[in-house]
Amino acid sequence: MTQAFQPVDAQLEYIGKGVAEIIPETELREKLETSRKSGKPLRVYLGVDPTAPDIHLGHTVVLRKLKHFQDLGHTAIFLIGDFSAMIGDPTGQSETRPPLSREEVDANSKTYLAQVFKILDQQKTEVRYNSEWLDKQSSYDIVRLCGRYRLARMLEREDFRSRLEKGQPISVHELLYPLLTALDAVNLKTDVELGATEQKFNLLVHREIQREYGLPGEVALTMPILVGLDGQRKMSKSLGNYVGITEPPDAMFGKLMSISDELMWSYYDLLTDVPVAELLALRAAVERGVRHPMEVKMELAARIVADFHGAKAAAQAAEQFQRVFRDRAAPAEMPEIRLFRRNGSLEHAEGVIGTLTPKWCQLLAYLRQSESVAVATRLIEQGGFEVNNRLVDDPAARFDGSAPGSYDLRLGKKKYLRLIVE
RNA sequence: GGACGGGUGGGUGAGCGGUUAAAACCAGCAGACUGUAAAUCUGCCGCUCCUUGCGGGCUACGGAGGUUCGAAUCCUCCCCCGUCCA
Repeated sequence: MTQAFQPVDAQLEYIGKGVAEIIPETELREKLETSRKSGKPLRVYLGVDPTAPDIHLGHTVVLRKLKHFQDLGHTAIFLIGDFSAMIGDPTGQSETRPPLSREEVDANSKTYLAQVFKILDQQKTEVRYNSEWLDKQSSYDIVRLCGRYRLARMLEREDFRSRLEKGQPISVHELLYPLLTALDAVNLKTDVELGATEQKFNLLVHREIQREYGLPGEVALTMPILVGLDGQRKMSKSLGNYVGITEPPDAMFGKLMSISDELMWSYYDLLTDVPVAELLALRAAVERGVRHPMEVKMELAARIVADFHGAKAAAQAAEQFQRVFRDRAAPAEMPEIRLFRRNGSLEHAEGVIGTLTPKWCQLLAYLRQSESVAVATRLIEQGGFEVNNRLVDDPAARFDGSAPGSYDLRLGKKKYLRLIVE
């Protein structure tokens, strides 16, 4: 049953890719050595609060690191902070945020797990919920827990200090967050905990509290924050600079192609398993002009798409991208919308249009292919609208739906669709 | 509880009685250019209707009233947010 672990140096190299900090590094080496000798895998965990219903590539950076440990034969524990999500992690928050309800948390947990297993091997992952033990803590337990940490230490953290200085409120329950989540580490008896760099404070508290409870104290491993598509700020849904992992292959591919050449290296580092040495060689080849940056970026995009949609979908997305953006041709397949003629009017799934010959701008809005008539009019006026490869730039132009037919439409540079009148 | 300051379009934020559908910036969209949905440049950017005209109508500056020929701009009340003092 004991499995053979790779030599420690090899493991460290694999684990070290893309990492921001390992605290303390020597301890990780020792743990790996002990584990290799005894044949006992390390217990490595990642705690995630299910605060939003879906995850994007930014979240996968740490997940991928957890997978690396899993690849090496260690035990990956995916901890869902269903209890702690109801408190709210003060990390990076400039203000107290509203706690989530039990229902929201449960719903989010479900969608999270489905998405997480696109990266982790479900068979080998230990999934836990921190309500398992946190629900059971008595007031007495909590008071004792609080006795093990000092206020001054707590206030050292940047979030709290700056809020305090600016006179912004800090709710007392926020102080409890790192302490309660420390109980996760205590209960799971973990050897390593992963987190983004902004989690460093929490991870260190966990390590200390573990020791207070007579455990060895875990190693904290942090991963850099993934920069968003804009190349400026951290990837986040609210900034709109993200790639969701449930997005369709084409959208994913296109979004990834829009990153700058420079940013692409960081994505290679954090979002793929390409070994460090290979990456350095690739980068050198691009710099010497041996490899074309666009080509290399397309490989990156294909790799990432393949992680979530499979190799075949990735290849198709790449082909589609070439076709539509490089060769400026219509895509091989486009979404179809069917219209039916009835009682001297056109109808479609969304409702009745009212005439057989609507203006294009209105038709597009009615079919919800455009936000509003005004937006569609603008698109047409600006030369972004083609019907069967012919430019239509008269905003008053009408669509003739009086006879059956098929029309290929281009809306701007990204959107294509086929209109079929039956 | 008291004293101030503030709530404007997707965001930040000007305007403080009329040519203000509301500056500027960001985001977004289109076109040009490009190896790319990068960068850059140009234009657009409330909704809607038609006979597409520097056309018509509607909605909009926290909410409700009021003053005025005319209000995002002045007044009253209400709601919300922030700061300071307790």
